[in-house]
Amino acid sequence: MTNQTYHHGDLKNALITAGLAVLSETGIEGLSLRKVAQRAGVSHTAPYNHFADKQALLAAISTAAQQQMFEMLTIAINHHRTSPDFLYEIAWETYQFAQEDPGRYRLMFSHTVEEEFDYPEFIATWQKNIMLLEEIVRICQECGQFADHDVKMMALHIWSTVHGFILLALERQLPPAYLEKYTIREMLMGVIRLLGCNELK
Amino acid sequence: MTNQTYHHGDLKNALITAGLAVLSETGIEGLSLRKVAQRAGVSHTAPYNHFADKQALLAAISTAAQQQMFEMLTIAINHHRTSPDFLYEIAWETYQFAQEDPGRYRLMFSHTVEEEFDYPEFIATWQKNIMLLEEIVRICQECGQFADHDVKMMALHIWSTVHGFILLALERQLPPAYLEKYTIREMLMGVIRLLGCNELK
DNA sequence: ACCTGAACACCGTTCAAGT
DNA sequence: ACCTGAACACCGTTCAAGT
Repeated sequence: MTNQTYHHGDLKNALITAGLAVLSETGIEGLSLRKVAQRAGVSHTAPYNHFADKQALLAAISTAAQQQMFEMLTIAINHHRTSPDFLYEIAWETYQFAQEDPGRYRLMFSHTVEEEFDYPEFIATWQKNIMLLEEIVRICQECGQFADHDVKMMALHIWSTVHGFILLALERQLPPAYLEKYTIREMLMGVIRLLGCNELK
Repeated sequence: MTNQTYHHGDLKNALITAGLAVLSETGIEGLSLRKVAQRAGVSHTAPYNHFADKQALLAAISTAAQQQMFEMLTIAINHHRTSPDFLYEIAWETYQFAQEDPGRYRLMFSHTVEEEFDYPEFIATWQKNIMLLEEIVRICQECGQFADHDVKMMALHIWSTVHGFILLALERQLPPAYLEKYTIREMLMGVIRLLGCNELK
């Protein structure tokens, strides 16, 4: 009885799913609590039974997005593990992940979730992705790349570069003169190639 | 007469100044048209005489922010031109610029200004900063750094890395384990040092 | 030409009320 | 325990009206 009258009994997850859909369609600015509630078929105050406020809902949506990124990266790492262009392939897959849903990528990294340490699942998923990032560095090192560098510092460097480039592309900060000269793919490839370029060339 | 009754006769610039103040105090989320108008001492509909909509006001505020960055970079370049740590010093000054007013930095690069090409002054100021970025690369090359690389590609690489790192720091994406091991300054220094590391070491 | 105030559709949040 | 609807303070935008 409870499960039928109370909207499939799992409104919390239904709201997260609805949130991801709204985020994808309208972007981060259009992601309102009321729209998410409507999409899930409940009144605009119903979410307050499962989330303390909009921040908490955003944290849950962001956690789901982080989980999707974790799955994408896990598959990409296994798929390209033995490739000579391993790092480039990972970066390209990450760019595509961001490109196919810019709002999702922005939410994950935009500090839209303030007080993130109040949300343990968010932190847990986030740390899983940091682990993956460090594993990426170690795989590079096993192939002789960046061999003599600190893993954390190298992870920070790679992550800064790839994340920075993706955001510049996403936020349309790449000048027309650059876009005429190179494709996005060439730019990302060039930027990656310049990473620790003594080892690569 | 007109100048006295009509609020110092330059409401447009007064709104931009007020906007920068509100942005600095409340961040990008708290930057509302009505708050800016109130801060400038006019009704909440007065801005519509000078800006088509909120987007146009944001574009003007963002242009002013870009101009501030241009001035900061111009001074920094002249000041550190002959330093052996030229690139690092520029990056550090840019980090400080972002840190002292995170909302301002976010607005400039957050694509909050959609349809940016509708705002010629915005584009003009933006391109001045791109020119400065390429000049930074050329100064490095004159000292023998990155000598055999394409200027645009090198500019893209440096900009991606510095911008990416600044955003990770600003949006609190740096894991606690990293913050315990290194200071922000050490991280930025390490990340810069890894740029084209064959030339630097 | 420039500014105001009422009005409208949206938003997040609270609270009393319902099952 | 979970959901609704009215209410409130905010928001961007439009428009008739004032100078």
